[in-house]
Amino acid sequence: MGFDKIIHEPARLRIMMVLAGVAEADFNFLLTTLELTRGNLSRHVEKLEGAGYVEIKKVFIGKIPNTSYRITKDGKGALSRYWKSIDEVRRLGQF
Amino acid sequence: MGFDKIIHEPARLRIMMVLAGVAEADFNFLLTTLELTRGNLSRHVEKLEGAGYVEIKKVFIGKIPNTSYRITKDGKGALSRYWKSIDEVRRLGQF
DNA sequence: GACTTTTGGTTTGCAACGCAAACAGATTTG
DNA sequence: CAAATCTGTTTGCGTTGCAAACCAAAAGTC
Repeated sequence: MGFDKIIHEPARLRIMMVLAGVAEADFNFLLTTLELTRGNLSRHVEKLEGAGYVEIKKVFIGKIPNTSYRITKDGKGALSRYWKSIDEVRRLGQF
Repeated sequence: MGFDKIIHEPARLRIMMVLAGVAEADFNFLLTTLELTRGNLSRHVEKLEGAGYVEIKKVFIGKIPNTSYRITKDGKGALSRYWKSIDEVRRLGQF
């Protein structure tokens, strides 16, 4: 009935879609491709981690901290279920 | 970028999809087909009216009050734009 | 070597929101 | 005439998304 609230939020849906198509993406890549603010990206990605949909990996590249993300198996499953539920609602009408 | 927040809420999206496929629907019809609580249906439909997406018509059928709804032209436009924006995000996946 | 700026993020504050429960007003039933 | 039903609306509250503030380290700049 309801959609997965974690994924349904537009910013997070877009994060998930990008992560689904890529082995791994770092903070700045997501920041520039999705045009979010740093604060929002941080919080959304944290929420996705809390749900077990993405993994966060922090390393140093030289002296610079670098945070990168990858989608988990759970995340992929949830994302595909999400699209299924969207399709169901869409079939309610003729659009 | 973001979706139309009025429509993006699942309950409202489903209300819109039902109304899009029907000349007009009353409160109880929506209540039973969508399985919402009365309170939630009332509030969501009020919000859709506030956005100009739905018209509300109140009449008496005999002695019983009856509230019915129909989607407006604006509402249809917004709904179809909504699905377009969903499709755009979906295409982020299979490049 | 002391500033300012930039980089890479996290935390905080707040207004808006969705949800369930309470409420209201009229009607029917026992 | 009290209780239950019907048709909705309003209220209260916990959650959330967003922007702005913050922080720490690195890199320029003078």
